[in-house]
Amino acid sequence: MGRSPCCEEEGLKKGPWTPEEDKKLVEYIQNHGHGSWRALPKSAGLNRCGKSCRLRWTNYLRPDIRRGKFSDEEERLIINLHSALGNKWSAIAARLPGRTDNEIKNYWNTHLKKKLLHMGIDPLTHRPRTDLSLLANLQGLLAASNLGNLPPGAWGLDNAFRIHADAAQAARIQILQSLFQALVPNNAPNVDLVHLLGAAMLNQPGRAFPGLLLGGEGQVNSAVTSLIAPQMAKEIPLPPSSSSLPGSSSKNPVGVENNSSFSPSQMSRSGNNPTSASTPSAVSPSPEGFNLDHFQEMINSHDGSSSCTLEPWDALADNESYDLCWRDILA
DNA sequence: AACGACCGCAACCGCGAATAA
DNA sequence: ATTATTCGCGGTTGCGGTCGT
Repeated sequence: MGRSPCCEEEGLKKGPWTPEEDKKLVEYIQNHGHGSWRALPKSAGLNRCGKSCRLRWTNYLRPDIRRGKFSDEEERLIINLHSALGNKWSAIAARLPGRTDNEIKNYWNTHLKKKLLHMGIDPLTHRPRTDLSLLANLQGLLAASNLGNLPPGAWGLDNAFRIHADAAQAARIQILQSLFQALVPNNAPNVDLVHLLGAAMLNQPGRAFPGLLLGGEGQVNSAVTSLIAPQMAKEIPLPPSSSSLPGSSSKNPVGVENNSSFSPSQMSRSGNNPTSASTPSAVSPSPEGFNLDHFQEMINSHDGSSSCTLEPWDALADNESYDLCWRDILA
């Protein structure tokens, strides 16, 4: 289709706007409205193309534009909207009064993208980064988590990012879960390895957590999260126990009951599907916690032939109830 | 103080969609 | 139905400011 002629072809001015030009444009639009952008420059006495005028007005001169630093709430909203809409900047801007798509786009590219990357989240997909370097760090992550010695300030994030940091933790759990699922032959569709892993590591009963969607109930065993993010668990008041939350008991995944535990030694691939560990009471607690060597062994022995079944990450990344639930917790 | 690297932001470019003729 | 025109969006660029050496 036809394209508007390039400003250069018509010898029109390009580049930064002067205060005089701004004044002309503002006065004209205040008096006449913008009407046809193409016709505007001539009527307003501007040696610019209509496109340039429109951009200047919508991104800078419009009276309802809100300038200044993005608030935590705005950041949180942008991240959530981006996870749902992708790079639909105009659609995102429509949900942030006074902010322009250009401003949001710039802010995303210069700030938010980097922050998410730093937290191990792929800003494109809002899923955990699964590149080799991240996986290579898993052992270190787990070791640090077991000792509760995450680097100082690692959790000193503002609330908006804390929510996503929680998601990042959940993401790491998801990686673990995926790895285990990949390692287990004849993978049963509803095996909840997160719960098993959590029980194994903490010997802690399953507890509701607004994060990973398990069994369609939006529940996750926070024991895992508590372990992987001990600092976070200390800082944030615990949600109600799973038994008090709807759907938590009847839908509790296989192998996890109150006071249950699951020894890492059971997590081998020698035909030992964790589903079969349905009598956890018979298993003695694992005082030494999660066995890193064993876990490493399992990763090393994975030949890549089996497939992973991922929990619905999208639902987590842009899940309103997840967000609201955390807002309640943080309030 | 000088220089280069990096960062943030405003503005531009090119494309597709919407609308008008 | 087709073609021309305009608009709006998303990606990219380039410039000025800041920071580090």
